[in-house]
Parts: sequence; structure tokens; C-alpha cells
Amino acid sequence: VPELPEVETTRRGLAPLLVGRTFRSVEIRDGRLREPVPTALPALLADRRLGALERRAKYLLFRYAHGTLLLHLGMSGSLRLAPRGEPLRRHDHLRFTLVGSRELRFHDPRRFGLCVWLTGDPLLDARLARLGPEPLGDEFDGDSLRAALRGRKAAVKVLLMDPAVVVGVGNIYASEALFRAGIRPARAGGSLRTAETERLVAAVREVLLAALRAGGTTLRDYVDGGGEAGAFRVRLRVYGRAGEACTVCAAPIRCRVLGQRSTFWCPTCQG
DNA sequence: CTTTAGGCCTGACGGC
DNA sequence: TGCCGTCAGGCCTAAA
Repeated sequence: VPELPEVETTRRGLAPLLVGRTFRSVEIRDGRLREPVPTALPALLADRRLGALERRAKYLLFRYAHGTLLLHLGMSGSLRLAPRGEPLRRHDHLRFTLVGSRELRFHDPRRFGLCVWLTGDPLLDARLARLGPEPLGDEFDGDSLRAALRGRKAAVKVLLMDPAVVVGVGNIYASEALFRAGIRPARAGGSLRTAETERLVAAVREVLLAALRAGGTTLRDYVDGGGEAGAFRVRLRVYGRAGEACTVCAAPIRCRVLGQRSTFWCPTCQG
């Protein structure tokens, strides 16, 4: 389940191998993603040098002089550099062949991913224009989070996953951050006191940075640009651990659905 | 405005 | 063994 650490791990792994280089050919094997992959993509990328590989929220931006390839991993997507001769797997939907012996493959069993072409300033695209602050950036702090939550009655966990509040935090890291901050997920967002929003900001940063250092979390599908699974799963404190003992107090971890998502927390450590 | 529900899609899993 | 219902979830859209 790619969240910010997984997308950023992918970006960091691929950027040194792709930036400044050219895709010799692009093959759309199955363009039925969240939106249809533009059939003009091979022509658009032919003989063009990749200027930069950036990330905004969970989107990857392949920057070219004449436009931007916007790519999202959805919930089961991965991007991997494979040796050219390696047999294609089921769900290898896109192939970007480099000059040389390797090719970039977009693999996505559930096809919730996205791959579209943007011209002009990509940050003005509707998908990116209304996004909130990056969780690891300076604009995300206790004051801005408190302002974003003010008056909101929805559960703080649901709001943490709202990209207008802060980007990059999905279902796994939302539960993990609230555990680290000692805040109960069902609390109304607007009920958090100043000290709590400060703690939550710090906890979001800590868990995302720790996951980044471990190369992300692999539950099932995720692999980084080199095909490696993320190692953070063993460090998850509450996610997926319903009924197991809390690592701090040994109370059984609880689970309930909030905002149609499974939510995990420790009943004694959190509130 | 905020909040909630549904749809997209496949694979894994449990029950019968 | 095989079929079927359920679950998983990022993100968008529509409706309340």
C-alpha cells in the first residue's frame, strides 16, 4: 500500500538511473488504469530527455521540457527497473525501455494507479492544486494542523488521511502516528488541544521518516525501484495487530472501522 | 461548507 | 475441489 515513504523510496531509487536519460520506446500493454493511459504517450516521450523526477504527495512527476508524466501507484502499483530480457509478469501494464539493458515497468494488479500526460504547470492540475502541505515540509506544523482541524467533527484519523489537511498519510501511517502521539483515532479533529496537535505533527514526521529509513512498508504488493520489499512492516506498532499485545503496555490492540477504513489503536496508551 | 457513501479492481481467504 | 461472498484500500465523484 504505497504511502509517502513508499513513493519517496521509489523516487529516490529511480532518479539517479533515469534523470537525464531517454526512453527508447514506451509500450502500453494495458492502459485501463484509473483513467485511460493516453495512447499518445509513446510518441510524446520518444527521444526526450527526462529533466527531473519529483514527488508531490503520493504522485510522481516525470518532468520533461515539453510536459510532465504524472504517475500514481494507487494501492497496488509499483515501478521497477528490470533487466530487458526478464519475462513479463501478469499486470506489468507499462514498459518504458531505456537505451541500454534495462526497462522501467509499471506493475499494478488492482489498476487503481494513474499515468497521464500534463502540459503547462503540473501543480495547477486539479489533482495537485488543492493538496495540503507536505508532512516533512516546513508548512506542516502544530499551528497549521490546528487551523486545519478547527471546528471539524470528523474523527482525527479520518482527517489525517484527508489530502487537504496533510498529504502522504494513508491508512497505515495514520494509525501509527496516532499511536505514537497517544491520541485516540475517533476523537473529533476539532477537539485536539494545542499540545496534542504539536505531538501529532511530530509523530507523523517520526513515523514517516522511520519508514523512509527502512525503505517503506510492504504488506503484499509494494516493491521499490530495484524490486526490494520495504522493511518497516515489522516495526508497525498497531496496524494489522488487532488482538495482539501492545508493545508498550501489553493491552490488546483494538480495531474498528472509521471512515470506511480499518483503524487500529491501543485503548490504554491512546487517551 | 462538511461529511458520508459508493465505485473502481484483483487476489487472498474463509466457509460450505 | 470449487464456488462464492467478503475484505483490502487511494482517490475521485456524488449525494446528504
